[in-house]
Amino acid sequence: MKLTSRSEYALLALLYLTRHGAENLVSVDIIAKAQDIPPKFLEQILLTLKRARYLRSSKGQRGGYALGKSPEKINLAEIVRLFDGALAPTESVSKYFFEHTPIEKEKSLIKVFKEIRDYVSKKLENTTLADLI
Amino acid sequence: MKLTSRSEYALLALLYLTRHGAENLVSVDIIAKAQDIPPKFLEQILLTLKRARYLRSSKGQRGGYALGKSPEKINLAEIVRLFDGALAPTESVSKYFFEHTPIEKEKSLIKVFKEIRDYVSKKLENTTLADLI
DNA sequence: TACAATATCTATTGAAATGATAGATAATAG
DNA sequence: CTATTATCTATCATTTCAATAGATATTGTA
Repeated sequence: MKLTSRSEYALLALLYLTRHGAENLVSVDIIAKAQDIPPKFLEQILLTLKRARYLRSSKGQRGGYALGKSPEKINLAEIVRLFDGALAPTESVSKYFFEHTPIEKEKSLIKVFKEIRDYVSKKLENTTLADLI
Repeated sequence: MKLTSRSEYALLALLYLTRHGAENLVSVDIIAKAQDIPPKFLEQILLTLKRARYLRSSKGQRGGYALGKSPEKINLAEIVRLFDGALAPTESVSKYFFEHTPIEKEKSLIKVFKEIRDYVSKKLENTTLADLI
């Protein structure tokens, strides 16, 4: 699991919106400036988060984005998976994103990487936005 | 940390050579066939491993590659770092490959990712080739 | 009603990483 | 001498990644 900028920006935006409360709509540009994110890039990211129901939004004047569910119900694993796919170090040990990879037949290696996958998954699944503010 | 093919192939080759003993030189083509790796690609990988002293080699007839040190002294972290860089999920929490990344200022996030880095590093540092055969 | 402010959507770009191949040279065993 | 092997450098094709561009749709408010 190596975070892309997309994932990092998504987490930053979510933290910002968590701090600003679920009622207050905040525009892309405000978030972009506050967290130093390229605004058009952030736009795409927020749209993805909105489509996945982590955010709600409203157009027009006084429009913007806000959390779509309570911060206790949004964990880091979901967000990272949404943008970057598997949390596992190799997809042959991934639950949600399984694919064949060269080391597949080496059972002893697989075991090590599964333990890493399990640790990372649990860690990120058990950490919510609410834990971070 | 997401393993590339390079890393996976390197680990496969090392395991193969571990099983074949430090005395026996094995040619690239033999290893490539045994582990199903594109031979010219494997060639590059073995050369990198040799330059980093994990392998020794000899040219000419009956030449080939063998482990350059005992399998207890080669751990997985070294190999993955050699080919893929940081084990940490983001370089702003990497010890050996530090770089600035967007989430840097969010202390609570940094803490989570450092814990992941520590787990992964320790796990891979404490697993040697000898543990895997 | 008009306009300004906002989200929405799709396409495109440029750069870097990745996976792999090509082809030449050097050394060694038999 | 010759076949076999490692060594080295360059190149290629594809994909991923980060970011930008430009158009449309919706909404509040003056």
